[in-house]
Amino acid sequence: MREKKPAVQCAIEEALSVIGDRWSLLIVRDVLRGVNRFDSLQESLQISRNILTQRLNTLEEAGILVKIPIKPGARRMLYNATPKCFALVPTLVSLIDWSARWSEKPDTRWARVIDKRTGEPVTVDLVGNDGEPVSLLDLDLTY
Amino acid sequence: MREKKPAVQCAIEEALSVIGDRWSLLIVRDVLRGVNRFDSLQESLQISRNILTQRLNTLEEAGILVKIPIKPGARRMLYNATPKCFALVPTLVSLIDWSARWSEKPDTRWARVIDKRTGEPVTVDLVGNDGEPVSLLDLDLTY
DNA sequence: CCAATAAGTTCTAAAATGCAACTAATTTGT
DNA sequence: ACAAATTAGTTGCATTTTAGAACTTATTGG
Repeated sequence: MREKKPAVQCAIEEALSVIGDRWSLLIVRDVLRGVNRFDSLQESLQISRNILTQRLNTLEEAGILVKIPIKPGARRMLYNATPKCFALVPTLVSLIDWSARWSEKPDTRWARVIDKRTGEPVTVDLVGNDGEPVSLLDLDLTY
Repeated sequence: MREKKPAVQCAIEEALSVIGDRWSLLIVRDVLRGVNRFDSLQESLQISRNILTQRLNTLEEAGILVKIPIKPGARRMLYNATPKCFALVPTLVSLIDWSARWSEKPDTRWARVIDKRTGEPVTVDLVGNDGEPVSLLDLDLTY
């Protein structure tokens, strides 16, 4: 009997199957900035309550959020970020970079993620496995 | 008369309003790897043709793709990536990183974007304005 | 000049999303 | 302690998006 070879799959599809909808990344953003109650999320995002329920459940099942009672045994809940959630920060920053650079909206200041040590905005860089920056021209996107 | 102060807006929302659906980033991925005809995109993505039409138009209006005839005057079209499209590569790479690190699917090899100079996968790093890596702990996500 | 191809369009059906009102437990204020 | 307000949802229905398949129109290769 032959072992089944692990198929090469698209990690982008995989990611989008979890967070590729209109709300999930915004929920992640809000939870990371400390908006972690059902009602505050609903108000902040202006999302339908039933959809919010769905998305929170999906994100919890995916291990991106954990739901815990405000105090042991209570019914009031907190939605907290897991390490897997924090791991989405580079994605969020890359989107912020992209909008700040390419969006055509005059008279708008885009909110940035800030490096507390310097007070300056953080960005995102492509790097090789030596940690050195890599140019777009050096990429093989064949995929 | 007072000048209207530029409002601080969320760049993540802005980005997601363009590419925050289940298909757009996959279309971007495919175009970047050279899949740039209507039918090949449809076949590659298994997307409904009418939806593909919509998405391609949206992406073109957003300046992410340009549609040009295969030769001058022809009706056969090519969808090509603009610089604004290439600027999404860090986002794609960040999603690939995230899946490769956090997705729980045994026996799958995730396709990576490769650094042609080394043959090794490219990743993405958070960097301060000095170009130095920044830790998640040093970020102000208040936003 | 015929058969195949490419790039859509046009229906209709199904799924996802939005909206408002409702529930049931739990805090809060007095 | 107890009434009023809050919280975290649920439920049912309307609207919007997406999917699927067949159809159209022009091009193109042999």
